[in-house]
Amino acid sequence: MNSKARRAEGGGNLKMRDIARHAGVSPMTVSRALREPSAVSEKMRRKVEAAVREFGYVPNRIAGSLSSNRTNVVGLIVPSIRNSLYASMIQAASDALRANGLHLMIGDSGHRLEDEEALVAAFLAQRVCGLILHNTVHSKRVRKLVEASGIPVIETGNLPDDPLDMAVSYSNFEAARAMTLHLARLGYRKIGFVTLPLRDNDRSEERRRGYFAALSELGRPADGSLVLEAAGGFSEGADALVRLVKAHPDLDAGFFAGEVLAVGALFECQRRGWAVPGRIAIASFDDVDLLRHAVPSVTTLRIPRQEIGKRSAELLVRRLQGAPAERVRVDLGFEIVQRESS
Amino acid sequence: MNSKARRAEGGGNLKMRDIARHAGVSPMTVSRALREPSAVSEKMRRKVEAAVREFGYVPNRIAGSLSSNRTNVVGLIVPSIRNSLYASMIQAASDALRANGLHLMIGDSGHRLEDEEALVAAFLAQRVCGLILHNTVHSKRVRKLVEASGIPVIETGNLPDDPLDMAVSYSNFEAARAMTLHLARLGYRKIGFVTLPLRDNDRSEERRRGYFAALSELGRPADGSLVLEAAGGFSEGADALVRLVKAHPDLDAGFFAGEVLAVGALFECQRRGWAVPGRIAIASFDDVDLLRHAVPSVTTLRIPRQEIGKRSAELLVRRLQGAPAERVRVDLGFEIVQRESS
DNA sequence: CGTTTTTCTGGTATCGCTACCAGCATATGA
DNA sequence: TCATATGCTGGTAGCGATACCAGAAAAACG
Repeated sequence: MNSKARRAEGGGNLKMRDIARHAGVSPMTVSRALREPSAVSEKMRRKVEAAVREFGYVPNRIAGSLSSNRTNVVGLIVPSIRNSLYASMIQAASDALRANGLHLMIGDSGHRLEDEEALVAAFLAQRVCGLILHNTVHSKRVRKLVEASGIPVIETGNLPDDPLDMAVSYSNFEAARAMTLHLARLGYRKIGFVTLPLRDNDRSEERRRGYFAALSELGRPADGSLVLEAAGGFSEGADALVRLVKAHPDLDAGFFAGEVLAVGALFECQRRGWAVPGRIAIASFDDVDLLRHAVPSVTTLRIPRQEIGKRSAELLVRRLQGAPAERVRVDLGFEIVQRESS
Repeated sequence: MNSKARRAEGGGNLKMRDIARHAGVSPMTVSRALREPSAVSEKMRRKVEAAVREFGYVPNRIAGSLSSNRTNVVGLIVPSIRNSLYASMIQAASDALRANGLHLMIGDSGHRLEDEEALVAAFLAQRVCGLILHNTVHSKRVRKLVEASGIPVIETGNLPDDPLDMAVSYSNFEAARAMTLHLARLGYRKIGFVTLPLRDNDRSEERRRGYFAALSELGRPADGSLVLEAAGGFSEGADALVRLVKAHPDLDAGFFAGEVLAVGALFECQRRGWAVPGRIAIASFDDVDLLRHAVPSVTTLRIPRQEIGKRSAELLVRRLQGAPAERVRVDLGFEIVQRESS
């Protein structure tokens, strides 16, 4: 049985007026009964509901959206779907949106501004009713498109200097600075920093700036050879640590800009028999379960990813419900989680 | 500046006929120039492109979809967005779809059939052009809705007995069975099994069946107390292992139905000083990076998650391009990855 | 050069729903 | 009692694109 045949037999392409006819009411009444039941009398509502159930009618939101000039889809663009970091943020956003009848369309920019641009254009073509961008650096065209669209936009992942609209995040700069100072306070004298790729990535840049700012506050020299850039894998973390230690035998702490890097380094220490934190302390970014349960458990920065997703969704929803379009900048902060590894 | 004011100034709500007027052509020519440039003369195309660029025109796909009765959105429902397992599958699907101009709408069923049902209905209302369901057990209404819709559907996560349409997966039963036999072949005599929650989850059920099938083939008794059900966290894995060992002091191997459980158990062994695999061997499901880099590295089953996402997307695309609607059942298999932990 | 074919362009009629307004009933008040 | 308010329902006119067909322009042919 091919697709056309199946469609013909099913209720898959019934229209509102078919339901209306079967229920003995007008299409408008069906429309209202489905969207705003309170605007319709008990009797009518029952007739409509019965017909809808009987035929398995599924309204056509494409038509509805065109007609009402509203959609219930929010676009979300993250640098990488694969990165589990974003997962808890996405889930929280998804939940909060769904509670308000909104759905999520997800795109993956692969950390490339051109891809972000293409996605924004595609999402605007789909007439998403809002956007969440996990990125605060955008191409000129993205800024223009988004502004022209007039839809509410959330930027997250960092606190932007020049927000498009609303921002919900924490400060990467302050977080990295705080952790570096924390390690110094614990007595570590030579702290290496392993950053994720810096290209087109404001979060990475900010973290590195924070690290250097802390060193400068501590009156320590800003030694560029203490900073290594690494792609985000376990081996890259392990490798970076080994290279840092080789270049600086007196290195006593490593601060990693991502949890995979940190755990990769930790595993490498286990392999080499370097005591953590005896020989070298390890600190990480982001509080994922893995870091809490690793042996030793890893000192890290707790970023409220879930809260970010939730608040982003809530702000969008409020705006869609008519809240005035004012620049909002929510700093959800961070927290240092001191554990065994430092 | 509020949202309405911004909209008014931008090109956000230009229509095709505005572009047509400015380009000095008919709306139909604009439509064609954008969708099928080869069907339009060089001169016209240039005029249209210039006008589109000048005004930053973004076509309205809602209108286009209604008119053409086609959308470019695929719905994807996973049990949990947060679970990073699905991430690589989602990413691969997303990439393959985008290469064909399709976008992904993602929903999260929370392992609940009722939520899956609500999402399927919502996605069908959005008139998605295809569905990918990471689940092969569905409510009656889902089956009816999907069949009536006539759109192509991929089921994945397991090989269904009675597929809705197409299936792309591997066999959980065979995988679990193979690993259990593998452990036995390595000489382990008492193998415990820690399963993820079984409720409404065909994958978990199948894995447990596979484990028991292997034991029976080996002529070993099916001891229910060797099987523990655990939610999927590091502590749950640790806890399950400890309980198993307490109940069966002669347990020499633990097979965990998820990588988080397995690593949680591994960490617990480190904490207690139990040699792995000396005191107890550990095996896991799914080949995530963590398992390869853990110390010791963990024996596991490699499930081709990425390939599953890619193939699913490709099958959908082919069907959308007019391939005949035949039941397709792709078994992408699995692979045992023997590592240090066993 | 006329005729046939091919290539391109534009008008018209939807697509399925909702906004808006008109109209009828019933309720409320003077 | 009539007048006004209120509650519900239905008709009509789009929303902004595309499908389809007709016709004009250009190309190809004998």
